Amino acid sequence: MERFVSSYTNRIDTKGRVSIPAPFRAILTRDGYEGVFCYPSLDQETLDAGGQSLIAEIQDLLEDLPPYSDERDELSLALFGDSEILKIDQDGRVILPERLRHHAGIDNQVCFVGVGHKFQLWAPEKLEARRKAARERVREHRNLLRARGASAETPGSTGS
Amino acid sequence: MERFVSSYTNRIDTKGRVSIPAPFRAILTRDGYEGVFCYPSLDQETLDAGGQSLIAEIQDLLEDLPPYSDERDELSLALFGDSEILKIDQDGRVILPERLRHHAGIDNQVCFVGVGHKFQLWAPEKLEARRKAARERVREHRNLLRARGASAETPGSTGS
DNA sequence: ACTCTTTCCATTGACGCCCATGTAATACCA
DNA sequence: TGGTATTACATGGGCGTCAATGGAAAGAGT
Repeated sequence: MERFVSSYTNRIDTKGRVSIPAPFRAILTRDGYEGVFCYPSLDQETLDAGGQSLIAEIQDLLEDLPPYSDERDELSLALFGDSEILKIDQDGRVILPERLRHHAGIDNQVCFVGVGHKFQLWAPEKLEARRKAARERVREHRNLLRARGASAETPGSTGS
Repeated sequence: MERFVSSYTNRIDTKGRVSIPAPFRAILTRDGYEGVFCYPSLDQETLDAGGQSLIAEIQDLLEDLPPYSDERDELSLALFGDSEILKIDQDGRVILPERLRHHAGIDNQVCFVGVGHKFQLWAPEKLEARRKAARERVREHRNLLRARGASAETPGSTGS
């Protein structure tokens, strides 16, 4: 499947509408659906979003859990219960419900960030902090990988 | 896969366009993709860039991590969220977004430096400083290398 | 009838696409 | 071997198209 990459910051207008970045939109429609599946991230102040394949992915995840278990019930409630399917109007925009905006602290600007199989919707300020932390962590992580002798290195950087 | 070698300095025009050096471009298209995958280097003031195989490499790295872990989310954000897929126009040029240029301190000139499986985009001044530092280090390690019987003698010939 | 929501239209600015020029490298020919 | 023609590449500019955004009109629900 195609990947969501890069990030785009768009404005929310007075009616609560916001344009989905064209490249993301293209992937979504190619994914066979004209809506956006969107839910509050479980552990961050952001919204996770994607298309049909993201729904399928979550479905699979849930099906790996023992049926009728508390674990499964809780997770499916958390993921599907709080999720929305936002429909995309003919200009490529969606309306973010208040509940979702609130979870992510989104006010009048949204930053769409691709993370591969899905993308996230961030309040610009919150994203900045998260980005910084993430880069730190990657750096640490890379040293680990290198120590393990992974070939997936990024050389050229003697890494300090 | 073919290797990116040597370095080329090109100019950024008023529209923010810059030509990808023809030899690099040739490798990219042979790599089966008509775009350039580009992201801020994690520990230097430069941009890392490559083709399809570089994306695949990063994808593999991510897939080694436990799915749905915070760790993986962070990595995806840092790697995919900060990346861009630059389209190459029919004259072999790309547009460098402000965000990327800023990270590397690139103004109106870019130096493309091949580093094997990928290449880097440098602001000429920063590169000069970096090269100097690199030469120092090579000199330090030279004896070590020689002792190990490495054939990687005569470096410092990436020059100009 | 009024409000809220959805659909449609208009503007503006960025980007993609095309062509023109200058220059350096190479090939070709005398 | 020297000189010329040809090609490939970097670079600059013009123009049409598309995306983001704001506002107006049309429909649904109360």
